[in-house]
Amino acid sequence: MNTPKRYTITTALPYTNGPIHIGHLAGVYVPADIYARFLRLTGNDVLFIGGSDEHGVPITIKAKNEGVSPQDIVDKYHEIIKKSFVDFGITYDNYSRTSASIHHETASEFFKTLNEKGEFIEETTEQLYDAEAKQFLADRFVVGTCPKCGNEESYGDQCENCGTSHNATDLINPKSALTGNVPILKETKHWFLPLDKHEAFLKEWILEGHKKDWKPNVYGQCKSWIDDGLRSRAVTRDLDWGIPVPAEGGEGKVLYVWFDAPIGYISSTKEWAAHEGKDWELYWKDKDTKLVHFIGKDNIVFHCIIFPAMLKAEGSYILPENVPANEFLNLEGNKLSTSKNWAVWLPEYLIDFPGQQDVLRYALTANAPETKDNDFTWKDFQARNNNELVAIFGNFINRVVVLTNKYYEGAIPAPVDLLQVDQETLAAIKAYPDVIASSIERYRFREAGQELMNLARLGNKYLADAEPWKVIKVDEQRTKTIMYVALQIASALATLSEPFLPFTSDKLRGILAIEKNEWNEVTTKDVLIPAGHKIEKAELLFSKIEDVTIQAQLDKLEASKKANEIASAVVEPQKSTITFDDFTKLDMRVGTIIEAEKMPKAKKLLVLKVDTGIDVRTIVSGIAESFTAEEVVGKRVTVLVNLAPRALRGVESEGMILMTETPDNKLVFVNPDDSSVGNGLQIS
RNA sequence: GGCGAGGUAGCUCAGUUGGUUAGAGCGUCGGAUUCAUAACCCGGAGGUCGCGGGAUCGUGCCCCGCUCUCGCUACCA
Repeated sequence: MNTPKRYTITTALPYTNGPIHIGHLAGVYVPADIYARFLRLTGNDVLFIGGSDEHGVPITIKAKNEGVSPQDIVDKYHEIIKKSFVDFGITYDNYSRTSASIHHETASEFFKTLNEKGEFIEETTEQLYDAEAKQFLADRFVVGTCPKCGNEESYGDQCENCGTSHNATDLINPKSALTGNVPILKETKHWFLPLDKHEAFLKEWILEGHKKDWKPNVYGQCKSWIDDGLRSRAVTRDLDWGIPVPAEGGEGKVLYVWFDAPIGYISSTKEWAAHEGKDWELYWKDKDTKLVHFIGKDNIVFHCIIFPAMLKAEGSYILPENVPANEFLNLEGNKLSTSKNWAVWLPEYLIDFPGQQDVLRYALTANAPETKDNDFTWKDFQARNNNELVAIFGNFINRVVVLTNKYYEGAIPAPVDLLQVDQETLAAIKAYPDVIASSIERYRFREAGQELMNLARLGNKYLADAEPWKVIKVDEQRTKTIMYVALQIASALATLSEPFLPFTSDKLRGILAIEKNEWNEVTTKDVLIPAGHKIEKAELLFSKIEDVTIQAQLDKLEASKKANEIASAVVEPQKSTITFDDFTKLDMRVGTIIEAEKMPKAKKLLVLKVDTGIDVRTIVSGIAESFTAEEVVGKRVTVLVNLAPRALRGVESEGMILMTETPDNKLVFVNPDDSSVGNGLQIS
């Protein structure tokens, strides 16, 4: 594309089952916002779109657990998330939600269009249905007799005993695992999007068309999927929370979340257009519009393969020009985890660091996971603030403003005679907009942020070399020129920092008492802040963050770590009572592992030869991630010997080794520690 | 196991189509300075570019093997 007439920028829709944390911000929202702000400053027509993803099974489960409706859950988190975006200066033109009626209509229409065009494959199959639970049963929710070996406890998709896979409907005497009822056969129709049909197009579009401009991680993922062969994906589900399937036979079915969610970008655009009196189609259907999706790496396949295939199938839409997916951010060496509360939540950050949104934005940009997973540490956060924002940026501004007030009572002095160094410095300022723009346009926000900081460095160096505080004593005229030049740098910073540090940019413009400039005016205008203009008193842009503050955050994390240990140390409640007869059915013996080897082509499985005292038998065990084959040989173990054999990857496993698992996921053998206990002795 | 991405200075990362002494920021050490939030400015030290082969006149960059980290995927009665 040459010069786009307008931009449509989307950000991954956050899932409304919790607040958002620094990982979301670093990976998606801050880079997208920098991009959007930059484009606006360069005079582009930009539409920056987001919204909450409110459908899907996890929300219904959470609702059930909390005894509220799914709508209650999504209402709660939608508001929290939306507020976080506002608080952190993410400048959406519209932030919508997938439970909005406009979205239901849009997604419905989209589905209908594809359906009418024959872009789906409909498949009606008879599936097992639990009349009491009023739902179709997924494979794992059906047990019955294996048609092949007669095992009575086979699952719907696979028999544990003989290892063959089959369909749930093949089972003899099927039972619902939910209610124990005999399920009935009921016809159910589902719609599939045949991705294989779009394979040729995807190959050409991505593998040939975007080899150069897409990030390696994104391109590689796509190539992997395409080379692997694309298959049909179901776009409907037998569920009741979501968008009803608008087609004959669609009763009791909804659109699968990944189908409806990306359409949310379009719905959000429509909502905005209606509100603003604009034409939404220009932003999605005009070939001069540049569409960019900001996402995390977990979303690559949806935004690069599936959604484009949907748009292409529909026929009237443009395709994304780029999908700059980021990798993941870790926190203090560990993965971010909502369930383990290992995160820095945005609402909490603002309580602990009020008014310091820019510090987090900056730290996350400087350490963004652009090419690989990165680690966020509070120490790094402190260093970014104290050594860069305070020491370089804030300090430069403070020096200039303080001196201007001191020497000239806040009035910008007129330059007298521009020496070579002054001219060079003014010329250097003019180069920055292009340099930073070039980084941003290539989605290298980390680099862009560093370039911005270099402009502040230029300012500090200029002052250090020119030494106005010395010159003032001997040459007042020269001092005026120096301060004039320094003030031009400060003004340039006010404009160029806006995408990265919007709150600071505002504050700085307040101090300098100047209006917003356009990005390119830093290059085109010779005077950014004119002589005679009066500025305000000095005010610190950033403040130092002390060690105690950082320690408090580390303590907070340590506390959630402890809380996790306690939570995982909570003993599971006792299971329902069994009879002595039940117990005596279990035949457990002391045994010794005498041989062990790794199961080929499996990551977790070891094939063990165990002396049970009765015999030497083969047991396949999923312990390969905790133990090597070598270290396990000779281990005393407890074996459940009369467990029905089961084939694992083609190897018959005759029994089970008793294990327990520590909170940090390490497996431990349950075994008698008295060496006089011989193999074959019974556990009773 | 399959696939993808990464492994470059103490830390976080750049290194364009292979071409002279591998770069930046932070940290560290030393110097200079005092307008400024003990900040700024200058200089130094610090790297067998994950490991082992190979192709090349020449490779951090190309090919093969191995290894570690992350993700997707299969397998943990």
